[in-house]
Amino acid sequence: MIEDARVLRDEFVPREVEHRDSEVNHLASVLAPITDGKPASTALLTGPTGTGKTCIAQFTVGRLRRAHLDVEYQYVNCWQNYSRFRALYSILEDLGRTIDIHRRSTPRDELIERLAEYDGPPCVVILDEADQLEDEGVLYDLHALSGFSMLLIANDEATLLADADERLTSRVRGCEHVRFDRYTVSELTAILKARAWRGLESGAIERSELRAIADAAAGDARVAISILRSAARRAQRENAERITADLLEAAIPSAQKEVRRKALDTLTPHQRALYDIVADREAIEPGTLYDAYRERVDDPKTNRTVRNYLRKMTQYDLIVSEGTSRDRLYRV
DNA sequence: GTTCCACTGGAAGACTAGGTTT
DNA sequence: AAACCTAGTCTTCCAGTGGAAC
Repeated sequence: MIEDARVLRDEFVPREVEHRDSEVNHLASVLAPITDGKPASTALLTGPTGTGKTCIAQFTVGRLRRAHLDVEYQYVNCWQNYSRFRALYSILEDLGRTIDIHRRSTPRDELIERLAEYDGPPCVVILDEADQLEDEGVLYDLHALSGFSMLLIANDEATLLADADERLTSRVRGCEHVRFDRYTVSELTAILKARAWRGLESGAIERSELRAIADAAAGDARVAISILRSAARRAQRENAERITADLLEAAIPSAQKEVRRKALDTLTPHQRALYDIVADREAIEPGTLYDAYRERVDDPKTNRTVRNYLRKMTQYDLIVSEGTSRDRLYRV
């Protein structure tokens, strides 16, 4: 059934992309100065999840690197590296400049100094989920360094600039902006077809089934691929020769569960306890939630910390909060 | 309309873990 | 071994919000 599992992974970057020619060309033109050794201007890529932002960024940089030897590139996921220190450290780490730098006891200034000393080929830094940065200072830091060009990826411009100051706002407004829209069903079908063709045995899935997946994914390529992956895995397990409509029916909810389970795994025991309490009811008000939390765990954290947890969990889309002050409610 | 108060989230500082220097 | 760093987490303190009760 599965011939090349890599193709079905989330992080896979295909050799050819479907239906994103104008975005690729736009981005490539922004990066073009790099090939002459000049710094490229910052590019901002925005759009909903699963519209190919990360994929297109990596694809375009990858293509540039195939054509030109002297281009470096770094990928930083700001979701995991949300502090200024961690983001900078992550870049240095991949450049191999951290040999004598340690995660603790080295001040941030030294990281910047070290980056300033970088004298290799021009480097494109992809800051994925840039709106998750707690301190946008990284953007200044990198901007000030001549050897580095930035590709910022965010869901929308507004959240990225939510608490940015004047200087940053005008700077981001001035940079090249590439917008991504949701895929249509036929575009998604084409993407899935390309993946299935390379990843699965031929004849493993029919066009009508691919279309059904595309339909269920609602324009989100990540969801679509994860459904295909989940279906292929099931088919493999059951020794089926083809992915049938029945298999798909089971794969769609299980792909959604997988996403949720992965997010839950990253929670600390305290956060998990909070989630379980919220999940137990229809909706819960903050006061009762905190009381229940104190009942449930040993050594409970303070109310303020719990509020930080809840905020983080809403960002993860694990829970939603409704209302602003007296009328606040939490639910899953 | 005014007052009350449960709730939010920013700011500053204490505390902790893990590292270096003396 | 002790003194001293730093980043990250958690707590303390507090001003601001906006429904609810009066």
